[in-house]
Amino acid sequence: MTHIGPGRPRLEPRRRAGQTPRAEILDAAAELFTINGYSNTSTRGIADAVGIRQASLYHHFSSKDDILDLLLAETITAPLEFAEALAKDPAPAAVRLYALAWFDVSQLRAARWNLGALYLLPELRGERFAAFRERRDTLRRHYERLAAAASAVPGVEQLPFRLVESVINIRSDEGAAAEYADRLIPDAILRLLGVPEDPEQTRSAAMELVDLL
Amino acid sequence: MTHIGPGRPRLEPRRRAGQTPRAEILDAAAELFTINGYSNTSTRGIADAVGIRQASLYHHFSSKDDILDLLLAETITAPLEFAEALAKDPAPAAVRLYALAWFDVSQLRAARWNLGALYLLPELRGERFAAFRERRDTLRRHYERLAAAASAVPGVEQLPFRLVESVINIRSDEGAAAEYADRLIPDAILRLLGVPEDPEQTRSAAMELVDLL
DNA sequence: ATTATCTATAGATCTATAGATAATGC
DNA sequence: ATTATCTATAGATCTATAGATAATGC
Repeated sequence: MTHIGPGRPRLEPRRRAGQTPRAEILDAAAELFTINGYSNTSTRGIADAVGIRQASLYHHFSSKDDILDLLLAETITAPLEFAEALAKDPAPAAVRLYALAWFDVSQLRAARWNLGALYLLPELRGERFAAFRERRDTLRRHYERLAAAASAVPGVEQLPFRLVESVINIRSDEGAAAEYADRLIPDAILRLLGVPEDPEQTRSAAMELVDLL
Repeated sequence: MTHIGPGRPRLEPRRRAGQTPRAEILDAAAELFTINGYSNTSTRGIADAVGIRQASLYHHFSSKDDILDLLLAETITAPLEFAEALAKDPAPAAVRLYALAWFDVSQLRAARWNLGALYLLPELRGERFAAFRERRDTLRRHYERLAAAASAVPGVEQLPFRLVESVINIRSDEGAAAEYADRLIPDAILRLLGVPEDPEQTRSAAMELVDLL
């Protein structure tokens, strides 16, 4: 099962998900970062999980930071684009919020690795990750704007985003989050905000939006 | 401002909260662990923040793990004891859940350092911290039992605990959590569970319980 | 004698760079 | 010629231990 292509052959066979060495490295790093943490994962550990030598990583990435940054960017791009499309949609705020929560929860729940667990990493406070933090803040503000528009209850607009993120903690604590979370959490958001409309109607309108965008 | 007592004098003056060297070390470690993370905080960093030499830490703690374990134990003891007292109380489940959430949120919000941010540390997965994980799981089950008893909505019993924990993320992201979270989050839990009683009554009954226990 | 500190250091990492090597591609 | 790997290693950590030192307490 040796790979065909340019470059000196590896000493070990390929064993990782991913078509390219770059994708293999990202997959191994995602697994190790989410299980052991960023600081606790050495570049040697990543290389061992891929089946290459530690120094070979640096042909594909210029630093360990770079690997983390790419993984984080992958997780935030889709929900952020979805939120931006929703912002321009004429549907009621409660419907758009339901759609955003559904989209985000299902991604956080079903993603191959629980990369959301990296969001609280202290390493992200540095200047190096300012761009990522900015994008995540933007997503958070999308939630807050929709929640404030959908709710008559003052002050609760921060909580829908936090309920969505709780999928990360559930996966961390229990190893996985059940599929029914996709519906449970958006439903919970509607009740928490005190949205008076029939939840069944809001849900079906939101699912139409998800299919559309 | 030199300290009086046995032992060779320090080269640096005392500068930390805490009456004993042990308390000073715990305070410095709590600050650094919550800001930089556990792996990213070196024993040298802790010692520098206290104003002693790195090796002097080992007179008070036998390893870096020990320091973390003590800090974690401090955060979980009070809510766990409170939950155990509540478990024996005859008040309605919604009232007891409100009281537990209020107690826990106000501690998480107002504690000197945001030690809750350490709960997701990958280091805690090891055998070394099994006792801590066990105690936190017990607290989580207290929430789930009360929530299941208070709610007619199937499946939501996991969410009150997660909403309470969101105070940790709010503090991490925004630097602080507003005092009104103490009431906002327990109120949100009642709505989320679909508790039909008047929230004002549940709240005042819960606050009486808090004063009592 | 006991205590809390200090200095010095062993041994185990870890990241990143330098330069060699073994494939394919032109 | 280009690419992807390899070997070797510099330089910077980091945790924990050994043993000396300078106070107080008896």
